[in-house]
Amino acid sequence: MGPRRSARIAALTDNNKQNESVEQSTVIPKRKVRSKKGVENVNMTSSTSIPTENISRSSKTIACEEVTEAIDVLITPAEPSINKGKSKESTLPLIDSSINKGKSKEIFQHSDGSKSFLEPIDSSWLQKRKFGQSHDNDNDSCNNGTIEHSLQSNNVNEEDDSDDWEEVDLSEYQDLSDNPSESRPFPNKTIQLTFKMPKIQYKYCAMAFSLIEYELQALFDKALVKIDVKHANLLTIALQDLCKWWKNYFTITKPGIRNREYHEFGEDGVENIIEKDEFSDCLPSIDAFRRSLRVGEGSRDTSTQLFVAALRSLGIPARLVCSLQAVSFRFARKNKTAASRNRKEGNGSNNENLMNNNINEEVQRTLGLGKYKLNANRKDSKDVRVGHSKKQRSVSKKGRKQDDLQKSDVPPIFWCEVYFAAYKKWICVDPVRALVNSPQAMEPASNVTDNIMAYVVAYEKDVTRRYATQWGARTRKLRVPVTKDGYDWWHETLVYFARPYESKQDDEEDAHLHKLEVSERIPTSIGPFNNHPLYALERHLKKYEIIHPKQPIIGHIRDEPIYPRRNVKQLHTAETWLREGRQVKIGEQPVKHVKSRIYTVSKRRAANMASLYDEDPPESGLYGEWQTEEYIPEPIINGKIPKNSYGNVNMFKECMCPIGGVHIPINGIGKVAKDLGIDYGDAVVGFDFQARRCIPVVHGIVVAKENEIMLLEAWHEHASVVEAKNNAKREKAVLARWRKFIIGIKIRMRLQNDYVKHDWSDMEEEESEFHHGESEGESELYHGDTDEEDNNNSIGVDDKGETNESIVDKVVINNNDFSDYMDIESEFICEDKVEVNTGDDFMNEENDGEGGFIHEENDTDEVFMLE
DNA sequence: TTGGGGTAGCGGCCTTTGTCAATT
DNA sequence: TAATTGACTTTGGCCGCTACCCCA
Repeated sequence: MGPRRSARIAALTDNNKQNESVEQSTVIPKRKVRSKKGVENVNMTSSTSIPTENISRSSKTIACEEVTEAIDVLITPAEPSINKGKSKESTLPLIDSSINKGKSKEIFQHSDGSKSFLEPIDSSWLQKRKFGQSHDNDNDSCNNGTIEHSLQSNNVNEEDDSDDWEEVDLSEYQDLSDNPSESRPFPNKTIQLTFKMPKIQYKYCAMAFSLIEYELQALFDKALVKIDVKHANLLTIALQDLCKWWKNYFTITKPGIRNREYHEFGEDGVENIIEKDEFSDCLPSIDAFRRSLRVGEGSRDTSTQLFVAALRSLGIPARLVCSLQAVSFRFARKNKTAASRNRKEGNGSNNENLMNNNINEEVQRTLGLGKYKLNANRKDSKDVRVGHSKKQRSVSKKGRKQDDLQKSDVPPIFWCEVYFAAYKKWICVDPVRALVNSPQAMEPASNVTDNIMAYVVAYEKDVTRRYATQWGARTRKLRVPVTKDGYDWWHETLVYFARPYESKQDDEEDAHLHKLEVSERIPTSIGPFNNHPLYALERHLKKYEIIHPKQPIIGHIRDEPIYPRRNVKQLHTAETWLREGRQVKIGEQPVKHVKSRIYTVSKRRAANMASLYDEDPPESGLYGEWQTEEYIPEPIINGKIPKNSYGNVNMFKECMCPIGGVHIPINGIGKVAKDLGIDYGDAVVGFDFQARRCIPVVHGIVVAKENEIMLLEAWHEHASVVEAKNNAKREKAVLARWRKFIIGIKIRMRLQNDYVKHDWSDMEEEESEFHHGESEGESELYHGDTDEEDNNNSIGVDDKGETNESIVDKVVINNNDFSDYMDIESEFICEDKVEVNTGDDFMNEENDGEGGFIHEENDTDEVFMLE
C-alpha cells in the first residue's frame, strides 16, 4: 500500500494545505518509478540535520498536520538491494480483506474495554502501517515533482497491481542506485536531517482508513496513478462507489444544523441553543467524534465530516464545504404572516394567538425540513408541538421511519470537494446522498426556510458561486449588502481566514468561479431581473437611470427586451454634474425628464405659480455622463474674476478654479481684498440644507494669481492688527473685572470691621438685608459722590495685580504674567488661583459675593476663583 | 408550486443661492 | 446709515424596498 500511496499522492498531492500542495503535484511529469528502484534508505536515528530543500519542503508539509514532537532522521546513501519492496522489516502484514469485506460488522474487543465491529486501531499492523504511510507522504513531498522515492515498501499485493505502474527511464537514477558512491544528489557521506514527526493525528486517519473496503482502496489506487481524463473518470467512479459504501455504513440519526431565525435565540444564547438542538449532534470532543465514526452513527453533518477524514486517509485531496446558516438580517417572514393572519381573524385571546404563532413557527420549521424527522426518543414531544396540520401529520408519519433520513434528498449543510488534477477543478461530493459532481443539487429550494444558501465556504474560500444557480437573482440578495461607502462585511471577514499568499491553483479556481458568475443563466421570470447584476429590464429602471445604448438585446421575456446591466447608466441634472466637476456639452439635450422635486421655498413658489395658471409642474432635464465633459473654467482677464449669476465662483472641485486664479481658503479675507481694491469672488464649495432652505457654503475667495502674495501679506498684517485690538479689548475687560473683584473684597472687609466684631447674629441679619437691598456691584456705602471719588475709595490694581489698599493685608496673584488672565477671562472661567490672605478668617464660607467671586475652602490658604 | 401584480408600510434620501429685525 | 449678525422653521415628498395577499 505504501508505494501506491506514494503514487497516489504524487498525482493528487497532500490535502491538508491542499492548494499549495496540489499545485506542486500538477507539474509532476509522467515519469513513474517502481518502488523496487528506490534510491534511498531512511533510518530512524537520533541526530540532527542538514536540511535540504526537499526535506524542508517535507517538513513544511508535515507541519501542516498536527505535530508536536520532533525526532531526528539519518539519511544514508541508497542501498537498492534493501529497497526492493520486500524487506520484511519494512513490510507491513497484509490486510486481511475479509475484515472490511462483508464482515465490517464483526465485533472486536478494544483495549479500553469497549466493543465495536472495528478491529482495534492499536493493533500492531496498523501501527506499522500508519508509520509507513506517514513516511510515504513525507517523501512524496520531497520529490519536488521530478521523481518519486519509495521510502517504505509495505507492498500490499505488489505483484497484483504492478501492472498499474508505468515504466520510466531511470538510467539517470540507475547509476545512482547501483553505485551509491557515485551518487550526485547524495554525496557518499552521512546526511543528517531533522523533521517533525506527526504525532497521534494519524491515528484518526487510520481509523477511517481501516474501515474502507480493500476493493475500494484498490480502485482508488488504480484511478490515481495518472493524471488524465481516463483516470479522472475512474476516480469519479471510485468516489461514487465510496459514497455508496459510506451511505450504507453510516446511519443518519439527525438531519443536522438548520437555519434559525433571530428570535429563536432569545435569552438562551447561542451556546444553549446548540446544546438543546434536536436536529444536530453536538460533539464536544474528538473522542465523541471518533466514537461516532466507530459506531457509524450520527447526524448528516457528522457523516460528511467523517467522510472527509476517510477521503484524506486515502490520500485524496478533499476539503470540507459548509453552507453557513447565518441568521437572517431580515425579519422572519413566515412568522409575520402567521401573526397578521391571526390578527385579521381575531380568534381567541392574545395568549392563544401567541401560542398559535409558536405552533405555526414549528410547523413552518418542520415543513421546511421536508422529510426530516426527529429520532425516536424526541418524536413525542415534537409531535405535541407540531399541532394538527394534516400535512404535518403526514410529515410526522414519514418522520418515524429512520429510512427517511437515510433517503432524504434535501440538500445537506455540509458536503465536500475533491480536487481533480486532470480537470484542475474541485468536484463536489455529497456522501449523504451519494452524489458526485452534482453541484446544482446542493442548492436548497427557495421555499425552504431551514436551509438558506447564502455563504458557502470551503476551508478559506468562498465557493458559493459554484453551487448557487441563481447567484445574481437570488443568492446575492440573501447576503448582508455592501454599504454605500463600499464596506463589504463578508469580504472583510474572509480576509482574516485567507492565506497570505495565492497559489496558481487559487487563481484557477477564482477564474472558474468568476466564469460561473458571469455566465449565469438568464432568469425565466420577471422578478429576478430586478437588481440583477448581469441583466436588466426597462421596467425596473430607477428614476435617475436609463438604458444606453439600447443594444445589444440579450433576449426577450414576455416580449420585453433584456439588456445587459452594464448598459444601465446613471443620470443627473446639469447642476449635479457641475458639482461633480463636469459640464453638459453644448447642444446636448436631456435624455430624460423627471418631475422636479419641490424642496426649497423658491421652488414651491414656482410650483404654486404654475398650478395657478394650470401649467405643468416644473421638470428637471437629466443627462448621462456621455453627454458631459470635464468642467473647463473660464480664464481671468485683467484680474477680473468670472463669476456666476449669484456673484460667486463655483469651487466644488479644485479643478474648477478659474484659469489664472487661485483659491485662498481663508474666511474673512474678502474684506481685505476689497480694501485693496482687488477683484475677488466668494468660493462656493458646497451647500447646506437647513429648514427647507439651500444655503451655499462659502470657504475663502478666488483672486487672480498675481494678487495672491500681496493679498496674503495684507491679510497677515490685518490679522496682527486685529489681534492686537482684540488683546487690548480683552485686557480692558479683565482689568474691569479685577477692579470689581477687589472692590467686592473691600466691601466684605468693611462689613466685617464694622459689624461682625460686635454681634454675629446682627451681622447675619444686616448682611441679609444688605444682599436684598443691593443688587450687584459695589455697595452704595462705598460710592463716592463722583466717579473719581468712587475710584479713590476702591482698591487700585496696577498692572502687576498688586493692591494699594492697606485694608487688605495681602493679595497675591499666582501668575507671573498678568496678561494670561486676559485669555482666561475671555472664557469667563479663571482657573488660576488668587490667594487672599486677610489676616482674618472671616470668609470661611462659600460665597458668590458682590465681587462675583467664589470662595473655596482650602487646607492652607484662602483661595478664590474668578468667575 | 411558482410567479406576477397590487398594496401597505417603512426608512431614508433628495433638495442646489432667504428674509427680516436687531445690533454694531 | 451701512454692515453685520442671528433667528426664523420644523419637516415635505418621493423613491425604493420588503412583506404580504390574491390570483392565474
